[in-house]
Amino acid sequence: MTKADDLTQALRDAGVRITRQRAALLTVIAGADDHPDAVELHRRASKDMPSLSLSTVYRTLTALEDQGVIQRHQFDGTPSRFEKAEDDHHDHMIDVDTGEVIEFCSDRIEQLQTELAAEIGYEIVHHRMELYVRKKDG
Amino acid sequence: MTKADDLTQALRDAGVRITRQRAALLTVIAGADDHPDAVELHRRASKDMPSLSLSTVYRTLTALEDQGVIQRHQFDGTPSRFEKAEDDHHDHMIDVDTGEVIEFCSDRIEQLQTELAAEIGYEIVHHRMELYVRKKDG
DNA sequence: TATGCATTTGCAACTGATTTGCAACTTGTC
DNA sequence: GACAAGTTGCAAATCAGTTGCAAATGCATA
Repeated sequence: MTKADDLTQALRDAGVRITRQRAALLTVIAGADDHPDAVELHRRASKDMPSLSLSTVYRTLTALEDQGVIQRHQFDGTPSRFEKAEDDHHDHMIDVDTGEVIEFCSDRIEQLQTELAAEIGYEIVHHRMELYVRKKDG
Repeated sequence: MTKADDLTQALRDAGVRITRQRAALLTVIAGADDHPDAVELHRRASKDMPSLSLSTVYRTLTALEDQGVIQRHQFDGTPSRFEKAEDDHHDHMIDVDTGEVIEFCSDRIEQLQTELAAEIGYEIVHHRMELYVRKKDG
């Protein structure tokens, strides 16, 4: 029983039917190591499923996000981009010149965030930290 | 010579004409201590300038943002919201229950961010940190 | 393996936020 | 005050994403 099978079963248990279009999307997302948007995912999945419609992609992405299987990121003024939800949390740097996305994580920052919120009586539901960066020198 | 006059002159010097509609918007933005969106700004400014069109509001907001006079924030899945660019940088907590926006700042976090970027050869152009929070207890 | 029905799909039309083309109108300058 | 260039209002377009609906399909059950 593969990891993909586990995931499929988990989704089924959650009442999500595994249709051919969803399976195709899951495969594409599992195989992506970048942060594609809905149109790009549609383009990639269409190779296996030419009849796949963009609205199904949007609906599926929302469903998978609701299930916690993928994460949605809304970077500055661009369409939402997606990645599979890994067990490890991380934030993003976006190279403003190339659009490249670099993942990073800082426990120290997370801790400070939690403290700052706690000081004024709040707890963090989720957060978002994006560093828009540029290569030094050249 | 008031602060508003200074600003007006600075904009004129930058080649931005101060039209009645822009002056009206500047007044509204200067007087706002919340984070209104374009439609709300239009609503407020319309009281002084009933003929003001929403497209002019959008165009003006973009121009003012380009001049660094205001800042645009794109919180999760809601229309862009604006505030005057103060000299002090700050980030935002968004109460997920009420939509209320709380400003905060942490020099320690900023420093860590800069270090993290520097470690991999980048410098930060700008950043964005949003904590989506909920009041503790009740 | 066949059956039933709730779920999901594709399509096309719609939405909400924002942008744009264009002719008419201002602004700041001379 | 006149003129060129920048701005406006309007309506139409765009862009990302959503939705209504009839037809198709997954999957629990027989």
